[in-house]
Amino acid sequence: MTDVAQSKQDRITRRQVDKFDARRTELAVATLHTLAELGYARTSLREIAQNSEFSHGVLHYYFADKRDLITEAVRQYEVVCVTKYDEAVANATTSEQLRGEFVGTFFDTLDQDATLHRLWYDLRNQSLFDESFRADVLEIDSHRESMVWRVISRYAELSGGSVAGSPSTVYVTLDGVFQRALLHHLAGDVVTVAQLRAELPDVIDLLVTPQR
Amino acid sequence: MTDVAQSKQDRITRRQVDKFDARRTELAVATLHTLAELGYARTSLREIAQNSEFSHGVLHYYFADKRDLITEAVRQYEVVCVTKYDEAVANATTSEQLRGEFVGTFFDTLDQDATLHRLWYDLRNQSLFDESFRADVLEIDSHRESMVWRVISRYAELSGGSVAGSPSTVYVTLDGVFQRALLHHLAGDVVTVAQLRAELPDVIDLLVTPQR
DNA sequence: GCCAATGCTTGACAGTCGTCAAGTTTTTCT
DNA sequence: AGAAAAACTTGACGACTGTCAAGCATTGGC
Repeated sequence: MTDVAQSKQDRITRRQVDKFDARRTELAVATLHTLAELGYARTSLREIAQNSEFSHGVLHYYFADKRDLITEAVRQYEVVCVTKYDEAVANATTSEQLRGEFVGTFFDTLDQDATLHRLWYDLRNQSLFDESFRADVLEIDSHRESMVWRVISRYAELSGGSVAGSPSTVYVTLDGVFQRALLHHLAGDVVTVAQLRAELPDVIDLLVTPQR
Repeated sequence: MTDVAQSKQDRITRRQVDKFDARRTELAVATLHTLAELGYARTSLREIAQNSEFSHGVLHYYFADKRDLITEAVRQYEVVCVTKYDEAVANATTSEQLRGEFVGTFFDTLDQDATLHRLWYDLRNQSLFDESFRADVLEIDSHRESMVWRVISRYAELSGGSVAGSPSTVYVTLDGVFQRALLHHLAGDVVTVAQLRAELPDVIDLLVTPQR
């Protein structure tokens, strides 16, 4: 085969692969929404297919099995979710501003992406039982940790203080607040959510000691 | 019916009720262990029955349906799990001792009751999707919060300081550490677990400011 | 020792699940 | 245009689910 023919073949193959991947992603997104709505325990392939424009059989054309499909959906979650606060970090010029924007974004996404977040926690927990999710979950979790660390270390920098705990401690604390807020938000308990919002600035300041 | 006969009838009824409740509890405990092993998503009634000495049909003799059974199992978890640290609080005479015993108990139960704890988190998450678990979950969560608060406020008392955050903040922080430790423990990552253990005293001190 | 009530087992039901093979439609290339 | 390949649908399979009715076993009061 000539080089020209080879490169043409490559282009064809490439296009096929791209198309294949595009549809895979499309179906993974449909899966993500179904999982967010029903939770892992009650999500079936037929239900996923109904949330897409295809029939249930197509899922086995693009994915080896259910695990493959859900794993791909989890990876899609990461794309959606892991850069939420970067804009706030980039824009902020004072520590108060950054803290305020962080709290705002925090409770915005709590409200708007509640079902997506509950899915994340569902899958993270699923990884406590099912080993095959663990690698992806740990990776996403570490990305979330980095995201939080970027915000808090920048906050410390702007306020002239230093962070009082390790990245791990900072992350689990703020993630714990988020988890709790999510639970009460979904339970319709607006009072508790408002309390958590009011307390969040204090929590942040707890994690950052003034001066050095 | 005479009073005597009435009271006799009562005794009989009482005994029947006690027996009924005893078996209900027994089956709820078997359910708890099955759930801890398999997780909510993969636990079936037949599997539960196999972990008891009875057949699967008996579950509908003692419980209205699967939800009723699992709800009862969740309540059993509370009985098992919510007084873990009270002994440490009662015995401690110095803040260092209390902190040390807390850390010890924390990682002991992480190791020994890992499957039970992952079940708790599984069910708490399930309540994000299934409303019927919410009331029980919120109740247990508040009991856990109180348990943690008893330890930390006593620690502040012994050390002559004061707690830096609300009960809610203190709880979500330590629960966050526990969740993370559980994930890495089940993933077999002893290094990370050891790091979390080494950091835990600092996290506690972060939550309690010295002097008043 | 008999009878009734309770406790428990067995087997079947209607439904859902993941999977896959066979067939149909659509796209792509020559 | 026609053939080949890719994309997608349909229907079926065996396995598994929660539920429950019918029947067997065991207990307790007389």
